[in-house]
Amino acid sequence: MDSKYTFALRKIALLGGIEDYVVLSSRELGDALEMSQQSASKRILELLDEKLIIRDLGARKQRIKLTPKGVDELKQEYGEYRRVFEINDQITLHGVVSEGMGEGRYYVCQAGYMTQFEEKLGFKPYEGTLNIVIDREDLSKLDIIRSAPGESISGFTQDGRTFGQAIAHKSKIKSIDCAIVIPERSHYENIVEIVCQYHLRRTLSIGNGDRVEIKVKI
Amino acid sequence: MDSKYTFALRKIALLGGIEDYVVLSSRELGDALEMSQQSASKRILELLDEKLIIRDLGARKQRIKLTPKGVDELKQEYGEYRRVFEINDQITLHGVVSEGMGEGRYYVCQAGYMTQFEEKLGFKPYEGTLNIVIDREDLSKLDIIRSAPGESISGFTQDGRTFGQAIAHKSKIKSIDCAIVIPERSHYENIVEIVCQYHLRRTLSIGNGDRVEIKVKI
DNA sequence: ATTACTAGTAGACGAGTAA
DNA sequence: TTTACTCGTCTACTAGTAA
Repeated sequence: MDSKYTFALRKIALLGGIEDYVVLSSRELGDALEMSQQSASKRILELLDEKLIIRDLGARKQRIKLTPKGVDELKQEYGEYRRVFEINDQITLHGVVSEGMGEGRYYVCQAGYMTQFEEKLGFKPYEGTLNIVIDREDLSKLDIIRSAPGESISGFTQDGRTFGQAIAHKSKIKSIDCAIVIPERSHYENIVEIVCQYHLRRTLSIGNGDRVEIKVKI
Repeated sequence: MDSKYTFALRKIALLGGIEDYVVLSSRELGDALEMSQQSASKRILELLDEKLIIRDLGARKQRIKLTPKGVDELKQEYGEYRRVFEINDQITLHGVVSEGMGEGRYYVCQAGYMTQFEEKLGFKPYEGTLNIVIDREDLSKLDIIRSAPGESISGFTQDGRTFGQAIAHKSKIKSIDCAIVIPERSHYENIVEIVCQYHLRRTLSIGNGDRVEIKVKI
């Protein structure tokens, strides 16, 4: 993403363009970005072209609002800043153990994923996942984790079915090595799936509704 | 500040360039910024020219570190992101009342400041300030406040002495309207000066060592 | 007032290359 | 290998101006 795009997006966001449309003429944007009205107008057209903003072009003044894609772009940059200024290389997530729907188990058990987990995480996962519903106030931490590199797990196709790319982040739960797995294209899921060498419910004697703490390495 | 500079600065910061020198060739930076080695080399020279980074140019590989000015630049951007994603238009500072050194009183009492306070804050300040030592864990909130616009108080010269520019941020302390005043060029001061219509020590019955909470409007 | 086109120009970029 | 110069190209900008 070009830095000049995010620079303009940020100015629009500061004026409230995330929540709702903001009245913003090309001259005003030009002043904020220290460029001419003409260039600001062009920049707006580019942002529209990239689908980072949407516009309501009235007769007198245009109103601009960020698209979800535009907000995501800024969130990613925000995550980078948080990693620069806040992170001590570990983020602690809090949540509650929940019943999985068997989906996690199905995915993790695919040989195409298993071999990659073993190679990149250093352990062979137990054939199943632990589902944690992350506390509301820790959801923004997920954004930071998402913006961290982690261990990339490639997607593949098997029996005509596509298994998408995912990122595994090495973690610890009560001192036990594990990893949280986040599908590449997931959007604002408040559940994380944990893979671990052991059967965590048995090993830690935890069950649905129990509170747990996951320390994620950044 | 040009967005292309901060973009490069952020990449260097992510590699650890705030804490210490990082080994970073122009080719590596070019890859990170999606530009050629030549352009990245030029960008580094520009950053040096702007005194945003310093460099240790060894025979084999250069080592780069952000200057305090470079770090400030990023902090300001970080503050903008926090304002976009975190702020509900009020920041609460916690701290302890401390004995001022009479400086605050001297400054505030200058007619050049007084008239501006009255005009921009909507009250005529009591002739003195309340000094609060801000808690360690709230210092990063000061950075956000510094990055907020606030009410600009112009500097002036009187009797051959220069009184610098400052920013006043409207606040409340125990429901009483007041403002914190931050000198424009102050650097990481953990003390804020509060101006108020009333004598706060008397009105609130507070004295040195008492804990207080200041709600700063953003 | 607006937005945004065209045209001319300054500056950013990468290829080639020296040290 | 490095860094960073010169130089040609092309993009990105602003001024002028139309709608």
